[in-house]
Amino acid sequence: MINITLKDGSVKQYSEEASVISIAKDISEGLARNVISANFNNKVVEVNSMINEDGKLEFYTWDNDEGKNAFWHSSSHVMAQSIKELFPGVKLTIGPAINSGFYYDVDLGSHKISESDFDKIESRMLEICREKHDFNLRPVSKKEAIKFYKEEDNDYKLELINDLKDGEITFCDHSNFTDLCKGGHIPNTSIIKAVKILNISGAFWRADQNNKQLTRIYGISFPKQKLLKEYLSNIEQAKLRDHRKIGKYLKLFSFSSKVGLGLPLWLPKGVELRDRLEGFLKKAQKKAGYQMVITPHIGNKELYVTSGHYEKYGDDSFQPIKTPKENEEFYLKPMNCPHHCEIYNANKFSYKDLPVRYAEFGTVYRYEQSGELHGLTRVRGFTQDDAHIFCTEDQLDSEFKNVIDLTLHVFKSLGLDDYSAQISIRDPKNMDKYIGDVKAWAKSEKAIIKAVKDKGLKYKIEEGEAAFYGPKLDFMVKDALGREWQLGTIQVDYNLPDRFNLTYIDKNNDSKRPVMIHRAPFGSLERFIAILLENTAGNLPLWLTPNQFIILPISEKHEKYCENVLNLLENDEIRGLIDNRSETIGRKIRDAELEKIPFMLIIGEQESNQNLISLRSHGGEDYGKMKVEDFVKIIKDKTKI
RNA sequence: GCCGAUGUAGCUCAGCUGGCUAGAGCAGCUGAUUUGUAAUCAGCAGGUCGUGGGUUCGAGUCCCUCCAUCGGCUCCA
Repeated sequence: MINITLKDGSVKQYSEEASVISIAKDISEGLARNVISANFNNKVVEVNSMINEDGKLEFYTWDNDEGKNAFWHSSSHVMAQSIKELFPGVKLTIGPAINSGFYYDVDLGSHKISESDFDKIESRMLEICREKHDFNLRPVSKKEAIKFYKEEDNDYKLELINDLKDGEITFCDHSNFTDLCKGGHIPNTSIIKAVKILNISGAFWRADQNNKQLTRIYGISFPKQKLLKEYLSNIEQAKLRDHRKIGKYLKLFSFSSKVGLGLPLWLPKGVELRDRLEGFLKKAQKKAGYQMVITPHIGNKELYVTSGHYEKYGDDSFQPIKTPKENEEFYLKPMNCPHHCEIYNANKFSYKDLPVRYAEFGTVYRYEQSGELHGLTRVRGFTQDDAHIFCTEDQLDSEFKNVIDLTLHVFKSLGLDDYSAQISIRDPKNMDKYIGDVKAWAKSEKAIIKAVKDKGLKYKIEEGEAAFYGPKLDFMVKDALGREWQLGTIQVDYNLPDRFNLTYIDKNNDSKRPVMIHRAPFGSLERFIAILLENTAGNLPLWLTPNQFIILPISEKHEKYCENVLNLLENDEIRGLIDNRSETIGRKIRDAELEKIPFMLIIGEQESNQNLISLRSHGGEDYGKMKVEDFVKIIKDKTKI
């Protein structure tokens, strides 16, 4: 007798082995139609898999991430098959499902592929799908696997097989196509009803730029044509929220190739926005015991040799600034930490003075590779809301937690709820990428993980994402197209204090090393503003937006009264302007809507006679007539942060 | 830096297979209009068709170079 426990806790009993699909059928026909993959005892199984022991079974449908994963993974097999047919001799490498869709990396050999080939690939894929081929996973011995790919002359697959253990290798067949694959498929190709090849790009074999560059072909597929249409239109919608578009339209910032790539020019409205963000954080930091410092935009080469940045990034930085003095070299400041270390070193500290917290809105310059530049999210000159905390080891935990609180306060105040916490640690296989001793690293990593756990944050750990001097906690937020960007960051560092010979005097009059926390809740103002614009579609929080209201006189007869209203509001430090153009009220409303101004004060005959305003919010909500004071109250109420 | 795509007015775009002085809408300027909840009307101005080269009787259109932008890869102190 086999006992199968379902997700809801109920148990189904079978006297002999049963397939996943037959169990689904026993539950309901609907489920059987929709199930595309399953999980048995924490292992992904397929719909056709046979179950012959007790365990927990969970069904996956299109509505689960796991179901989509199986769907897209299977689709990538189908895409690989059609590419192989259309471009004979291509070598397949890997083809996983991703967040939305899937890709396959192929070595095209002498073939060329471009967007004009997409139609062919899609048509052939759909043909294969309609032919309703089953996906069959089968175990193969390592010897067999190697023989198969030797015949195919595919070194990539051979390399992959080489890393696998004999006995754990499986192939997946469908139609006349076979691929090395660890499983997790849909039952057959026919449930794929819509496919779209999205784009192609170069991708390095095994993500190493010293390796051969392969061609990566991205696609997406759906069980219904309608879902594909929705997906494509969602992407079009998301593109409208691109911060580069919004920033241009709202006149916040621009770029000029004459000034230089990746060097943003901040326009007056953008500066207002930055100032307000800075002011907000300065206030919060003051409360949290930070002191502001200012350091120059350049630093002597020695400074970065000491910090280790020179060795790590020297060649890839903006190249040194020479002086009339021979052998004297300065670098544009690529980070603030070494400067802050030297500020620390300007004093002699007692344990009673710690923690010391130095904050600076420090503009830094990094020579990012041209292909990496991206609007305001990846630039060559940007301003970090940087601070460095120097504390004793005993203070590390509470200081770190305070920084987490500050960062979460910033995110919350700006309405960024959809973030994920990522703990970035060393890559154990690549230890020569990092400076400092192993013990200090272990301590830092432990300190971060403990603080994050104590705080109850949901987190994931990413190996190899640490900075070269220490591990970090990063707060990741998605842009309009779902790409993740690091905003806030908190780092623990035992190394720079060592390199800069930072000390404090402890209780016993001994000289001790402080620990250093690097932190930036925004990350950089540039990137933060970019993500904020994409997340809000340009409708910034009321307290932050350049103009909170606009007064729209119906005719110029009311200009005088409008000015009175404007004065009253300015006295209350509410920001806005009057639209005096000789346009219709409809036009003025439309333009105010497009400029995303939160409130419109419409003033005509009735309002000026009764000493009132008519209030309309962005998006069209009508608040009716009211006194100016009442509007002030509304604004004050809504701008509490 | 690498792979692929794109580049026409401030913005969004049209310009078919190469053929007369390169078009439209919006924005801008000028004038008229003084308006009641998402575009008042008219006129004017605006472009070395990303750059440099080539093919051709003739290039916005075809080819090459470079530059920039977009989507990825790699990188991200």
